Amino acid sequence: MGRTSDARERLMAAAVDLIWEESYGAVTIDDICLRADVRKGSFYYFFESKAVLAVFALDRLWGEVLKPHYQEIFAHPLPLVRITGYFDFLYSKQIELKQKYGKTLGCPFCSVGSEICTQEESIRDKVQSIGDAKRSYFKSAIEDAVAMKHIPQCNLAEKTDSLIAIADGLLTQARIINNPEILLRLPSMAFDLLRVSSHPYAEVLV
Amino acid sequence: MGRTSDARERLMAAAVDLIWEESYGAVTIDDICLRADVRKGSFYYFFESKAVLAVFALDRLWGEVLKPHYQEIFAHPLPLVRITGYFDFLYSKQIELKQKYGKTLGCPFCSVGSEICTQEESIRDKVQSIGDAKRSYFKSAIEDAVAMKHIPQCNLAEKTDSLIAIADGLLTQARIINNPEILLRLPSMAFDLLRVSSHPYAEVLV
DNA sequence: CTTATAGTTGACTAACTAGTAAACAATTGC
DNA sequence: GCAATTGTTTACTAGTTAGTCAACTATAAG
Repeated sequence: MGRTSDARERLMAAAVDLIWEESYGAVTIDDICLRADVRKGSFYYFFESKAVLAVFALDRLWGEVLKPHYQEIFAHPLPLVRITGYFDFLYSKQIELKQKYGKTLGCPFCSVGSEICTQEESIRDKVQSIGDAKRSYFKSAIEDAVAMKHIPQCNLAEKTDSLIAIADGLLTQARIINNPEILLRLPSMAFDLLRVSSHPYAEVLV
Repeated sequence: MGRTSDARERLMAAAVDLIWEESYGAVTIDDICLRADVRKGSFYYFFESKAVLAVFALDRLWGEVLKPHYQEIFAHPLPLVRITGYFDFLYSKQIELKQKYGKTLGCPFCSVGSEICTQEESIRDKVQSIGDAKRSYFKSAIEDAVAMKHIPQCNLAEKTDSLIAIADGLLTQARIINNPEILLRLPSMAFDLLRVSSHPYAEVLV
């Protein structure tokens, strides 16, 4: 009961859009309100600050938008295909973003996380917990790959962090040089790190 | 002739300090002036904007502070020791920063680059050119390692980007989780990527 | 000592930004 | 229809921020 509205969702979507394209610090509450077509009074009706909105918006971006893709990609029976499939997804997503915004935007969690982790603990916590969720997909893929003998025995935690690191590292580079093409190197980098034998697709996959 | 001053240098040092610790967007010109103990009129005597100061400050940080370390580290005759020596340097630098600021600050070029590459072209250009300079050290190390048969033949550009990506990726993660310890994984990640035989130090190094 | 030059200062403006409050409008259950 | 509730709007304040300017000060060369 009471008046209904999707202003809350519009504010979260606008915040993600603007912050991903520019940065957390460059986007003001007025900017977000303008993009969402919501007056500032309504903003403060839903959120007590930009930081609080950002936490909800990042949570929504992960849970509603990105996690479903992860679920699908990491459901593949062949663990190495989960990983290459994820890299394909990253690449095509960045291509799509570049067409839409004219810019390679990289990973919003990395960009925002790196930008404000020393200032807004709540955002840092949210980014870290999303990072942990991502990590678990990789971890079980590597675990399965070892179990199926697609890759040699290894330090699970270390390899998981490595895969996350190359993905985040290349996404950051891609954003800075405004070029998604370097993401195409991810599969061979990952296979080196996992010590996949030279022609994995021919032997193990398909 | 005329009045002398180190206010220009103090402004650049203050800008690097503050922006590295917080972020580009979180730091105002007033903040920088306060830290440098310089009045705003003098700020504008030397720099026409925060973005212009940032370009000079980043250039100074690279040329005066960090490049000399690279020169020394990458002068080692054994190319793989250059790479591990660089990773040692990164780790000890982050430990030092954590002791000084209570925070793992990561790579300033990555953080600032990722934050404002879509907004301030001049800063993006500077960060990219510093990245290119860094890359050249790695490139010749890999080249030499191949020539000396310490590692197998490989795609030079790809491996160079890979090493940069793992370093940047882990530095970003270290900043977000406020923990420099994950940087200790860099050498073994790099050796996987370069396909160094299992006990490189025993065989090739020392 | 003089003077041109290089640098400094503090007070100022205009614009922006976060945040508030009180009146108003829509929706649903009764 | 009429409450009760939920959401919206406008106009407002107070504080911050970038940027300017004219008067002032220190320095070194001649």
